[in-house]
Amino acid sequence: MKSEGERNSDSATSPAVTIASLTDRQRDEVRDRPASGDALTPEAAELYARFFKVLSDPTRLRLLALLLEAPAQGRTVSELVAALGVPQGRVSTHLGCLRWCGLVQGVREGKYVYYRISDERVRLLLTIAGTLLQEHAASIASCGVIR
Amino acid sequence: MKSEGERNSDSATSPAVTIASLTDRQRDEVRDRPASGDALTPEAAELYARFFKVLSDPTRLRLLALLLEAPAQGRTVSELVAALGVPQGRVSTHLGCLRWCGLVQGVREGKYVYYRISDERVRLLLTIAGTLLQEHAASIASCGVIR
DNA sequence: TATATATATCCGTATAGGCTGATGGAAGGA
DNA sequence: TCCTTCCATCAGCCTATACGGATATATATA
Repeated sequence: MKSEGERNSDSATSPAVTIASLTDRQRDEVRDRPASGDALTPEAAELYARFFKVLSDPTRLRLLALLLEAPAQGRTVSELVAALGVPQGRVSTHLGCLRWCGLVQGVREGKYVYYRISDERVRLLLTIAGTLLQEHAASIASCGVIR
Repeated sequence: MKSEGERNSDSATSPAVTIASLTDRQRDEVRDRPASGDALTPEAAELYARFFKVLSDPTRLRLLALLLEAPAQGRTVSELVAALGVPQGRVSTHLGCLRWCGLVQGVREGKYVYYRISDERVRLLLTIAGTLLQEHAASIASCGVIR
């Protein structure tokens, strides 16, 4: 599936922000929702909500950002712990969440586990969110519904 | 401000799912993050988290989905209440959140308020999330970290 | 003005989910 | 084998936030 990944070993320099990471089939499937009445069933909405919940924690986002600029090999938990400066257990828990949900993958190498981004669409999502964010940063920072 | 909006008057028919909705300037700004060490400052991560929190509620997502396939004029609160079948106060609260955060806009027309999507990047985000979701739906549905 | 309808906001409750700290298990070195 | 290092998981606490229901505000109409 991925088929990319070496295109962009240093994420910060070569953008690679394109919709091309989606296949035509994937796009079609997403658009094959009931076109009127109920755009999203309650169940589908629940699933989408859970997906975005995974992305709505600062620690997980910092982990993703670190992994997005990590070498192709990935980063070990201890490297990530050192980079973030938060307790190790917390990092492991969040990495577990990201891995379970398919956003990162981790491979054991001796006594280390190397984590890396498993899908370039993560970068795309964060980039688009970033552009939206910039134009509404103050509002989002002060939204009373989500304290 | 937006300067877009008539580009895609009937949202449901013309997909317009392209990264083209981002200007070069917007892309550059997003990429101008520290390239190593700390990819995302804790403050930036907090902001990103808040943004995704807005997207991580089923009711708000159903509202967005309805508005994404609404006529250019938008939909009134009462129409949305009828479509969702949830209490009116709840719909108003969530619409207020989405409006405050810049994802939708609402204009009063007599005694009605018409809401519509204010930025096509919302569609893009949901589409990409949808493609990722499909491949990990079962995992995401059963992730223990986010119950 | 009085009333009806549309929308917004407030309040108390319940719970999802993040955090700390401790513990458990795996892998390598002495 | 013992010890150390690395990673995962558990338990209890605490806060953010979604919800239901009631109420307040705005607009139109009689």
